Amino acid sequence: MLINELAKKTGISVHTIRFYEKSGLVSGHRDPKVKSNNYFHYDDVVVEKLELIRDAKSIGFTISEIAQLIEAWYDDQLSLGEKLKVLDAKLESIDEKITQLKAMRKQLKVFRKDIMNGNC
Amino acid sequence: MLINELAKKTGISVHTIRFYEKSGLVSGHRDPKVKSNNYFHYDDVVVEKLELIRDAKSIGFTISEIAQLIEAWYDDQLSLGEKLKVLDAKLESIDEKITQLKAMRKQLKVFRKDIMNGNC
DNA sequence: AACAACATTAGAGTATAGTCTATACTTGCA
DNA sequence: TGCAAGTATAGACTATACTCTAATGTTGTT
Repeated sequence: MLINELAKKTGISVHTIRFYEKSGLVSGHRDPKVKSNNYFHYDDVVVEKLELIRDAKSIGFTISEIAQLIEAWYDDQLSLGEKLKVLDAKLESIDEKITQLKAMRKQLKVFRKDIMNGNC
Repeated sequence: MLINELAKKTGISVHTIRFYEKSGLVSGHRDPKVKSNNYFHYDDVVVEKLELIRDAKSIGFTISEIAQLIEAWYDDQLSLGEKLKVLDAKLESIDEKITQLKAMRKQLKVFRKDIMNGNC
């Protein structure tokens, strides 16, 4: 598929997809049979990657962290050990984030109780 | 205390504290008795606020979200209903983040299993 | 008095992550 | 064939959140 279809399928704008492509997160390929243009084509793996990018971004991962993750996920050059290392680091940082979020939730709930009692 | 002491106490740089002050998150006060300088003084509430800022930032809240939270927390002008509204919105977004993090953790664990089985 | 350390303000610079514009070429449909 | 819609590239612009520099004045210690 071409970039416009990819954008519609993922809900990510053409501009942003190009930005991700320049950042090395995804890549399209040209069709050597076609000589009249130099349009890029994108396959379903790119759709998957863009969905991963969206999910990972929403939980606060940066572009370069996501790049590592995608490398671990899709790069066959990377050894098993290297993949696990990236993966385990990300899992740990996720657990850390969850812990911090739970602490903040607790704090906000205490505060909520306080203002309910103090101001009513 | 003066800004340098505040910075040391919180681990947040003088520059960043000034940035937060310009952004309206914290504020120092001048001593009307002192005429020779215009140094700002900061009390323990500012320390508390800066700690809240650090915690809230680490879980992905933006400066303007944190500003809302601080307003709800410390501004007596705000009605109970308004405070609760801000607070409940933040609690909801925290729960949403936790849900997303858990989903990503699950996905990464599946992937971890896959590469353990597929590549060994 | 000298001088380092600290304070203030204004404004410049940086990093991240887009977002948009301009230019030029290609494709598909009336 | 005309022309709107799509594509590629380069580069400008924006927002957020700092981070640093310069200029200038104040304080505390020797």
